[in-house]
Amino acid sequence: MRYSRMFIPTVKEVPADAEIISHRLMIRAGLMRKLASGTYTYLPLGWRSLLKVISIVREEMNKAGAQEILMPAVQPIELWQKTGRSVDYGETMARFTDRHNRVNVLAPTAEEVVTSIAANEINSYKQLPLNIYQISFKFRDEFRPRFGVLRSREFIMKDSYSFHPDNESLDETYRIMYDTYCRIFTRCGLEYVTVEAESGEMGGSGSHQFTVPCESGEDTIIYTEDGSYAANLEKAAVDPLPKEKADAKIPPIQEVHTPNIGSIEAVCAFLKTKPRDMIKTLIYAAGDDIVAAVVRGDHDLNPEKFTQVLGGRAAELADEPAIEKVTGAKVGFAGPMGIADKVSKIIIDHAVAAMAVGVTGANKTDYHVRNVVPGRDFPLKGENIIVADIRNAVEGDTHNGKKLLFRRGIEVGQVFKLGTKYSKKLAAKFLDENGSEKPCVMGCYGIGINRIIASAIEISHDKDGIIWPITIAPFEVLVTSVNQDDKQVAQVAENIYTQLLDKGIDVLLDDRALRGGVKFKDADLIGIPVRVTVGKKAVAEGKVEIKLRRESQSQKVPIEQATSKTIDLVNSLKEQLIP
RNA sequence: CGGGGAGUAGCUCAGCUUGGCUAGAGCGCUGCGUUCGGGACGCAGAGGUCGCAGGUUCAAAUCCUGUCUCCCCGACCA
Repeated sequence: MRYSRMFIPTVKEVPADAEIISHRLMIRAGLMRKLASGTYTYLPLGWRSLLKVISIVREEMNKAGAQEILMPAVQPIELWQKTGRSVDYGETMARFTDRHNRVNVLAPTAEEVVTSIAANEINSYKQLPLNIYQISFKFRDEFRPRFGVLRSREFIMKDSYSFHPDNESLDETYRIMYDTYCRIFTRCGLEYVTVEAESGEMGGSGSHQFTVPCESGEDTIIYTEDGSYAANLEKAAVDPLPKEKADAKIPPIQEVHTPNIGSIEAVCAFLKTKPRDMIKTLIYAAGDDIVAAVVRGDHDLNPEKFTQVLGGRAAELADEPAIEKVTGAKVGFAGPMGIADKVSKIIIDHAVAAMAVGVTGANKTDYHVRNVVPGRDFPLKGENIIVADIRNAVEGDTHNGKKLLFRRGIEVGQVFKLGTKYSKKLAAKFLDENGSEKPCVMGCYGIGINRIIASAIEISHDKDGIIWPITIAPFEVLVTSVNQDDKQVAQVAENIYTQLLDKGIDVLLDDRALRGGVKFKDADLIGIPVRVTVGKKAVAEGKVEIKLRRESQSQKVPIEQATSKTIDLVNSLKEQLIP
């Protein structure tokens, strides 16, 4: 391609609504433009990169024995009602009613459709295992799209689904997919980590997340220094804290008047205490059951862990009337004392059980209680009382005695063992060797294609622009003609360009009649990994310069060797990214 | 959904508090000239229903009401 004819609208000034580096650079380098909140148009450079990622993903998936299909983006809501996810997904799933008054959804993912295909077409164990995937647009009506393409409403996802006769077969494919993902991210030039993850809304029994560590990531990954444990925040299990020793004999509980002071901060300020000495009681509704969660004031409840303890039932914060019914007080004054017979379960976090003494709500409007001793003033044991790990890990926590470290990251992929959640609900069954009917065991595996681009930029850029890994760069080589008005320079650049094209190199020729400085700035901004600079002075000596975007030094080579040297460099850059 | 901020030229923004001449700057764009290896300079130009709808007023970018959109923090969420 010739730069002079190519649509690459670079901009000097940073767009006002772009906050993180990848978003800024994607706008500035002319990769994309925003249409509305969370939706972007990919321009030629951005689309080229996406296509390169897609072709790597496709190659590796096919190599792993998966088969590509394409499912509809518009799906009938009935399918989603069968699995219950029309409710679970909630507002995040975009819906519309068509002219026949049918309700449709814009696919946020495709378990339902793929499982219904399996239900219709798979009858025998002889057809299993089967691993199918698609690369297509997904829609999620996010509460708050942000960070450019990292959380957008519309994005490209590679989603695959595998069907198995039993868990052993699932485990095998799961491992193959895991390895395949490693190969894909390595080939894309990403430095990533894998962590244990919670399967969340997807259901199922096991999951790993592939995360690219970087500051602007939305996810938190937690690991031990020796690498023996790594998980995301939703999953990371923490050791119970050692039981605190009381300094002296603790006096009996004391009620204090705290008028209109309900929040943790307000109570702390009023009673001159710290959140870590508070006991927070949250009233949740799990279906018709009301359950209480008790965590330390400075801790956050982890909904995933909480759900696990509840046996997989999703719980939501109870509404005000329900809370008032349990506590007999206005919202803000709940405490763990004397509510055991008013809720179906009380789940107490380990850290609360380890407290020597604390402050908590009195279950009486405008009152709190001090000198509350867990075990003395409210029970830690009982038929409906469970002490468990239900909070988010924080700095200082350990896992198996080892200190936990925290890091932000971008989730670029996740693999799940789904089990039979979907196959049972959608009747995806087969006959085994003995002629008995069984539900397929399923796995599913997702990659956020756009996030690969964004995270590559997040971890590889400098003050001047993007530094692409060669495998996903929009072009492999940029030939810059510094003096396009000089016939000889233009001709040398043109020759190198055509020779590289003939050798199958993805090359862009900057043949614009602009000053050198402008061209160099654009070159750095769009970040093509190899640059061949053709300028008047060097050409007079029979030479051109070759420079890697990621290095500051260039080398001069004789014009006749330019093409072969460039190809060598391209090949060596590519070799560095072979898994 | 709660809190905060912003909508004025293609982009980044000033002007608004205290209403008043033809609504400004830089960048970008067009033409001419000089320049030409790290976002050049000069001259000349094009480009705006000041987000939208009402209202107040002799007069509204500016004040009032409503509304839409966008961004940030939080809650929530692969």
